[in-house]
Amino acid sequence: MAGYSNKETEEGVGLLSGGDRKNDTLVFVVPHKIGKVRYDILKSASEKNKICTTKTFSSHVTHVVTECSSKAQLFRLMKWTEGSPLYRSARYLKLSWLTDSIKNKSPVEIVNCHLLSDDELESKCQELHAAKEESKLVSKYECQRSTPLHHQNENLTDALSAVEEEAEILDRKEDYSRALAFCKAACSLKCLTKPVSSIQDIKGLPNIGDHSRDIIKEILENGFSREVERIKNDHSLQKKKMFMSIYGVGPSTARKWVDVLQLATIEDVINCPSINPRKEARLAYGIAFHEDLKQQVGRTTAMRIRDIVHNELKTLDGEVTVEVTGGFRRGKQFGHDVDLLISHPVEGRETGLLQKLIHRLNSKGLILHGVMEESTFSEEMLSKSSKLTPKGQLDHFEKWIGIMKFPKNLETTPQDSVRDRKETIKDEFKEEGKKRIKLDHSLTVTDHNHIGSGLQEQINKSFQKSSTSYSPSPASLPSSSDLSELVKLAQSEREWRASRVDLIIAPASQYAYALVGWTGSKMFNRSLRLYAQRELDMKLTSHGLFDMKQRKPIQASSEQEVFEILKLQYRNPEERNC
DNA sequence: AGGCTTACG
DNA sequence: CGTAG
DNA sequence: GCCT
Repeated sequence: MAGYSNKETEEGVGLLSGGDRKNDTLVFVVPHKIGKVRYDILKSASEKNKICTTKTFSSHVTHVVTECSSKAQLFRLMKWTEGSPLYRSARYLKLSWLTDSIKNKSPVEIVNCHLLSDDELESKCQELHAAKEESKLVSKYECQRSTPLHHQNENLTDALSAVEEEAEILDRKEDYSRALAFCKAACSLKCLTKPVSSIQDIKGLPNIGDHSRDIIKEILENGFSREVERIKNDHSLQKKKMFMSIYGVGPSTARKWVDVLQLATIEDVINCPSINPRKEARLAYGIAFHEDLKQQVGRTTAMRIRDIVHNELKTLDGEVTVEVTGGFRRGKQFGHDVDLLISHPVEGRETGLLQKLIHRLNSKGLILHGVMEESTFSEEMLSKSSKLTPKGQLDHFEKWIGIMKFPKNLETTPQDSVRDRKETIKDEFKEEGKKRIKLDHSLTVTDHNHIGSGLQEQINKSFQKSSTSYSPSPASLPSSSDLSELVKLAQSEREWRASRVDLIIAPASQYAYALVGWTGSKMFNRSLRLYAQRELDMKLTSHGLFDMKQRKPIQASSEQEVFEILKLQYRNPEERNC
């Protein structure tokens, strides 16, 4: 069989290119693997360019084009036998020869890429080889590859994400890891540059095993996966997912609300007597302001929020820097929160800035709720030869996670007058701010000012370090985080919109690591940290990198340097959307 | 058979 | 258990 | 669930 076509191929080329036989060209389009619609398109396109096609084979056929990958496969499908002289006169080509000829408006010269492979084994080997070559380009760790925000296989990654989300919500211990596995499988598809059209295309891809492959295979063949459809139709699961979109609600709470308390809507939660999130104010704010918080924040709004924060910081220190990180830095146009990384070029000058900033924003009436987080950073501190970081320092707050208030028209306000807009914000919120300051001093809560009491709590949280310390207004706290009071506030007429904001502060020495960490994505970070641990025996955090062998931290002054130290090719933020 | 990022509230 | 990337 |  191997010797069957080589000689003949050369004669055929000579015949076609030598004589003026263009009009004698008759192309047999093998119908197998080609839908009727597609065949009709090919036929009419061919006719326009005076290329004759046929659906039936005859001795007049000069070219046979097919989607089959090998001659052996074609002959088997057509139930031809190799020896018959009838079939030896024609050329056996891939469909690409016909489409190229249509583009060319005339039969094109036959080149290697048009040739049909001689035997099945060889063609299978080629496909395998090609698949392996591509899968070699897909590295084991997500941080070793470029993962764009938008990619070619969203239908498949959406399906895998659905299975991942289900695993996340199930309460068996192993499901957390199953969720991770499906997430990684999706990530492997996100970095492919072409849509997966055959199961061969995913051969050898890392992190795609039997289960993920079966889901992909089913979608390729049928357009949908039974497992994914089942998940989509699982109403209980959908309710849990909806509850998990509430700030402060995770899988465990969502399960309790749906499976035990039989709740279905936010209203159910608000009216449920057994839910009294007095203890955790965050949850009360999450429930009450869910309508605001579930609304996505636009990129321009994010930038304006940065400007507002930067403006406040400038009054404290002119050299301070503020950068939008998170998804926006990775190129996203919308996000569920705004992450701002604050720093100062001079090491040490950033200390205390975060509390001062919160205080200022608070007095401007821009803060609805928030919690300060400390940075202990003990492990690296201990091994940091103890001279740069005296342990007695009480002032090492690292981040503030909270909800801020901004004018509703922040998104649509024209770009030109930044100063005017800021003044407008100040004016709009000055009055409330005064009320709040008054509250701070009077230690009394007035009934009409619910915001004030919420802020009172915020101030308490921000400035008291001991949880058992004296609370200036004991009566205000329980009522202020009372859910129904917050719901009233959320449903009242108001000029502002609640938005989730994270404020992170990093000293210059940690800035590069903080920037990498807070740019994400989450998966990119997990991948980076796993890679550092497994491949380099190093521990990576948002504060730094620690060499476990040499027992010492490694400094870096830029993201590029972090990647260099980790022996990784640099990735732009836009390539970190794992 | 065991690991799966890491740390704070 | 929930939050952050 | 996927990898070592």
